[in-house]
Amino acid sequence: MTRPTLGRLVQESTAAIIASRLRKAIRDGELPAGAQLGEAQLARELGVSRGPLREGMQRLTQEGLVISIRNRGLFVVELTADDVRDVYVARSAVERAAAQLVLQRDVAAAADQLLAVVNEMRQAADDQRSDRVGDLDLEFHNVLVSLAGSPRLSRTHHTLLTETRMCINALQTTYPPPDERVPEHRAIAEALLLVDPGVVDRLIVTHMADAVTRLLTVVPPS
Amino acid sequence: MTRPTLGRLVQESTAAIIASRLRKAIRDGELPAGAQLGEAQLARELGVSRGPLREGMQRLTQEGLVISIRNRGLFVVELTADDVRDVYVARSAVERAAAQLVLQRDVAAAADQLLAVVNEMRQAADDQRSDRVGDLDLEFHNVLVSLAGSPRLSRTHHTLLTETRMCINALQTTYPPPDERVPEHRAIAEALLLVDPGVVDRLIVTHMADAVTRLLTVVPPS
DNA sequence: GCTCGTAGGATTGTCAACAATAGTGGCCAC
DNA sequence: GTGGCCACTATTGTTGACAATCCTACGAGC
Repeated sequence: MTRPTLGRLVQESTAAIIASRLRKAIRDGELPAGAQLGEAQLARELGVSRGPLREGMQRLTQEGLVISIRNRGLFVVELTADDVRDVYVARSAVERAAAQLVLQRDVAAAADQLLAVVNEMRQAADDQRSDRVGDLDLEFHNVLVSLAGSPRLSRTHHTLLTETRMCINALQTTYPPPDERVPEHRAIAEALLLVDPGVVDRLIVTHMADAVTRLLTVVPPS
Repeated sequence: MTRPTLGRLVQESTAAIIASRLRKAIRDGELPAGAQLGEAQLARELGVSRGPLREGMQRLTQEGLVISIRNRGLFVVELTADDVRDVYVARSAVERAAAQLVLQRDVAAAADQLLAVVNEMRQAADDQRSDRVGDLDLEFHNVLVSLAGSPRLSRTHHTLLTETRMCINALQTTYPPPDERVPEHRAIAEALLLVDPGVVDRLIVTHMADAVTRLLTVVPPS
């Protein structure tokens, strides 16, 4: 008998913890794109041996956040313009599907959670806290996909958000004005309440297309 | 200067090879669902040490094909009815997006490749080679997503096809008649030639829904 | 009879040493 | 001056051994 409230007590594997730490470091730009990751050094910094560290690295290479060249080393992936487009292609696929699933569930509760994020975003925008607006942007999409309740979509999406954040960091200098982004997200959240699949879908597609355009106007189109 | 024809010469990592081997073994049911994977034994069989083997395992756990319980061991994931549904939710997301991308590319060439697979499927069905029909079914969807040219969709899809195959293996006893499946795939391939996004999209959605229904009529609905 | 505590065995987690490989700089021949 | 050869160094790849943990079985105590 397992009570629903008491989740199973599992200690996640060391490799998972290491991967999680490094993922965060890559996401936040502490490990910049293209940087070589020396195993010995990273192992020292994390206080583990090279064995577990290499195991964690395998997870990141599987996700595509790190590329491994045999006998050369591990490097943080460098996202090209094509990669940026591809990230948003994949995000569109995942988030459109997630939104449709949300429409088949408790839409009202979902809209509540999303609007809460939007309101925080509004506040942050008013306070000129551009970086926090960015965090909440990602959080909005994270919540949206989580609400769909699909483990596989969530897992894929998690990696995609990490890559999205990498793009933003790389182009941090000029990022779009917050005042555009807040209403776009609010529109998506409110559209859910209409329970019209077509409207939600179109809004998401547009939202993604806009994001790519904004990101790539800075980068030379390859 | 790297010529397009001459791909970069890279030797893939040992962990990647091990993961690939095990993925195939899991896909084909040689390592049945729920089975514990003893590290020592597998390492012996593959002729490697436990280190590289564990690295390969991390990739599979990241993909969700294997679950790791600390100090207990690694187990091949057991797919529940909810998992089957989720696999097809994710496949729908990926393949619908892929199809839309294909429509923006060389549709004629794509349809050619897909129809070639369908014709082989027709032949196999006529020969009563049910297992080969199944292989070609997966091959069809693999080609479809490959043609989209999206690395991220392809990577996700690869895992999903492995899981699909696991489902089929688990329920191998009663699998749907080939004569239904061949025309369904042919319809999708031919719809591409119409260059009507709506038609293709609807066909894929239906195809996926049908597949789930077929798979779950055997399993007790949870 | 049931529970608790405890050895035994087996498996996983971690580590440090060894082997193999690629990059680097210098030297020599042409 | 250019190209080829060769040791040297640093890093990665692999291994076997050791430590920690869990499951099982068995016996003592209530």
